[in-house]
Amino acid sequence: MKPSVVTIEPNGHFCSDCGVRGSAVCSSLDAAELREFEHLGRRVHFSSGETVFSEEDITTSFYNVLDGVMRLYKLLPDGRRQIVGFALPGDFLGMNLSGRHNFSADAIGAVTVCQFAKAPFGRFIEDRPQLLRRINELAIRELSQARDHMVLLGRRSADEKVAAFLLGWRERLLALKGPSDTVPLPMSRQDIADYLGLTIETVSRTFTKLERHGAIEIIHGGISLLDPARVEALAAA
Amino acid sequence: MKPSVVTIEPNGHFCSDCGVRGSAVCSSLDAAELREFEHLGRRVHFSSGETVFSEEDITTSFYNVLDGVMRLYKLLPDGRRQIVGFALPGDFLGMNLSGRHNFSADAIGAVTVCQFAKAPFGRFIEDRPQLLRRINELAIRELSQARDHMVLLGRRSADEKVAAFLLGWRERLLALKGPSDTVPLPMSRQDIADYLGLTIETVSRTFTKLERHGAIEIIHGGISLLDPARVEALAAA
DNA sequence: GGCCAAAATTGATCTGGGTCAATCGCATTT
DNA sequence: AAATGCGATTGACCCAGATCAATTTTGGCC
Repeated sequence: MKPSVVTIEPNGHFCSDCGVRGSAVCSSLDAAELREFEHLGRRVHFSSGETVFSEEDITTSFYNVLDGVMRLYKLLPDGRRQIVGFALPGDFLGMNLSGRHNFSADAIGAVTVCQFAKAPFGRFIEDRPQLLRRINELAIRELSQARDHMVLLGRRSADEKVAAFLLGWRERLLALKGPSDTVPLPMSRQDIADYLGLTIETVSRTFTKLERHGAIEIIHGGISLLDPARVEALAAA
Repeated sequence: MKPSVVTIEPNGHFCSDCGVRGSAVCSSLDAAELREFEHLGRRVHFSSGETVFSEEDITTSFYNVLDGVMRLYKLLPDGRRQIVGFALPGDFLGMNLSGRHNFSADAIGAVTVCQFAKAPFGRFIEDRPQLLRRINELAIRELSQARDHMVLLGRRSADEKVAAFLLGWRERLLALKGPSDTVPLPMSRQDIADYLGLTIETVSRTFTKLERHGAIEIIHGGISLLDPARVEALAAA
């Protein structure tokens, strides 16, 4: 998907009533700082499938996800793809040492981000260690998730991968949408396969198997967890 | 391997002539800060196979690797192991949000670390944003490595995994020991297998295959890269 | 040097998940 | 409502890498 026209809201928003105020990178700022911060970011909308940034791009901006879901992925030269994560509201993207994004990110469905130009954002952090500390926390949390995912990719069976994915995804949505056994899956089967190191066919077959066993029900745009305990047992935590 | 008696040097060292002074977390400190910092850490030695900390342990210390190699790993309840990384001199271990180490670490061969009690170290960081920034850099670098490793685990063949491992390991040693086509491999075949998401047999066979093709020579305690270009081609970067 | 245990290699066989190939089920478009 | 087209499902078959099973090599240690 090539980037197309995006909608930019010139400045009709306030950080103070932003949906991710409490959980995002900006949760470390007080009211006074927030008013200054407000001028650094601009809301940008992306529609389904649009690429927000690419692996080889030079980093000119950081992004704070406000709404929607993004897939973060790396490609091998021959086209094989590994999705390294899904970004949700509150996630902060763009930190790197090389000066280039080291993965690509595109929108799954409509996405709104808060975009910060790199230089001014860097200057703003400079004398605000609280913000740096918050960014560090987010990085450490991601690192922990990354290590968990390595275990999944390297050492789990297809059944375990799929079961762990469903539970993990539900867990992430819990913080955003509250508890529910109905788990929306906005990403495609191909996305799930590329996240789990499987093929689309294996994901599909595993879903069907879980449904036949009464553990889940496949519904439009997601699944329903009929027997969470059984799925947890399969995930073999 | 169970922890046994470790040797602690009461205080016969100086940060200023520490081997990792330039690359580790302490590279962000000036000479004055360094003298204060010196009192926070103590050198601790571990012998081959000893566990430095375990996954479920409550974090009471941070560690700066000074010498030697460590394996960092997570275990599944049934004993399957995934090595999430190897730590080398200059690496900083122990950061987490949960208050517990989320992986285990043990010594491969003799290891020396600089150990910091969590609370005093935290206090020392408090008013030194440079140090925090350095820690953040290290975390971001690790995150990038973690994502690369996810691609390897999820989307590469056994041959590609082994070839990429040999090149990646050589690359890491380059910064420490200078360039060389002789690559020491202090870790066991089992460690390599658990790092690459393979079995020990597959690692062994792949080494043998690479040797038969004249790409490498298996030597005592490591390999020699006879044909780096060919290995790079196999790694399919 | 000789003995023992652990690590590594090699071979034979098996299988989980990949590959290839239809088919199905929708949502759009005409 | 027929045509289109894409994502998802299902089936048949295959193969890379796992498993099982011997050796062989290496490294202490008396």
